[in-house]
Amino acid sequence: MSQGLPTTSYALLGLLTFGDELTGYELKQRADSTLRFYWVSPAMSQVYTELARLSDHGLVSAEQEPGGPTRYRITPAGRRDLTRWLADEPIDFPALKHPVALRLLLGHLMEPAAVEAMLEGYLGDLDRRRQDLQRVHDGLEATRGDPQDPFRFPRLVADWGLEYYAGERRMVRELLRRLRNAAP
Amino acid sequence: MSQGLPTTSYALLGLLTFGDELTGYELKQRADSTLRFYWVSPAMSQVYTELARLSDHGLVSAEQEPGGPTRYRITPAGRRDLTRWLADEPIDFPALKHPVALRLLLGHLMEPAAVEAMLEGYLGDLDRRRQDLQRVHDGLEATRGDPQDPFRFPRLVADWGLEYYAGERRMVRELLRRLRNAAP
DNA sequence: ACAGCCATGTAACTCGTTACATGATTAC
DNA sequence: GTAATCATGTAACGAGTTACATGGCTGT
Repeated sequence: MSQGLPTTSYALLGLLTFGDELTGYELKQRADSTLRFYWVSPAMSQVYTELARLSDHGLVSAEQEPGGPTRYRITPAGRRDLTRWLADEPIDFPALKHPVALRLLLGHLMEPAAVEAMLEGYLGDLDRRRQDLQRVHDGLEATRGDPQDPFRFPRLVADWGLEYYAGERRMVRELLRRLRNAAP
Repeated sequence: MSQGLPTTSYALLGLLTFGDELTGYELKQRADSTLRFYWVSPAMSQVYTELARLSDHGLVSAEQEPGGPTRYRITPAGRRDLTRWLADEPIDFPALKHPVALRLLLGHLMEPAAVEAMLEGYLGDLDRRRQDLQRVHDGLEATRGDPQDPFRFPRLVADWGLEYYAGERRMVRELLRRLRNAAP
């Protein structure tokens, strides 16, 4: 980050590079269907705050159509800043906050059955999450093979996420197996 | 969280349940070798802040040995609160902040060579991270097979993390393959 | 008529970070 | 002697959240 806007700002700005102009509300929806899986889902209130800031910096333009909502579009300056950010900014290692792993670390303070129940609950959550992402992924399939395919990279990232969920599922099952083998 | 301390507080408290008493400094080291991989590495200053808060709540006791540093130990109340937290508190789905995936999502704004370089850089970072965790894991091997093995769960979590890094590595290699197949 | 979605924002607050400050002890 | 590690804290700030407030429009 160092000299500039927070990452979430650039992330939201990036969501405006897919050829359309969005309202704050729509931008939040797009964040919920993409950013959510690899970054964060900013709160509605933060989306508006960020849009105001991006607008102050001239990175997006706000077009108020009379009688309608305000639509935001990335400006040439915004595009310039974003590509510069992508090219120059150092990239942090991914940060994971994993409440299940954290609790498993403290498994000696839990009933064995509670540990198993927790992991099984997590399997269910994972499956729901995976389905959400699968739907997003399917929605990106439309443009596949297109010469100017705008969703090529989002689709790659979605594949990555799906693979991550699959791996997580395999490993949690393996952990359950190990716990059951050792318990009795 | 709802009614109580933030998760990081309980996480640090949890690190005091492995049978020893630690200084703030040592607690930070333990966090760096465990929490870092699944949760966060709180800053030194935050470790002291949390210890003060835990102490205020009577969840740890501070023992000041004259001429030496202050050592913190979990109290019975702390153990009670922590096990209650583990049993009752709802468990959030893991939150991932993945700067590499975020940038790949915006791959259409980068040079193809820059995208590949980014992923290769990430492979290197992953490998260094994996080695760090491997060393931590090896340090936990000592007590394997022990009847009262205190590190059984930390070892399971470390295995989980190592598997995650391995999966991530596989998938990034696959992404590089796909990018190269499509580029020319 | 009422629910649910679309649309926008402010205010208070929490978590956690960096910067700053200090000083003792240990290793080379 | 001087660098690294051990040890402890305060202060300022930033990022992001929840709670609150408001109001139109749409479907049943």
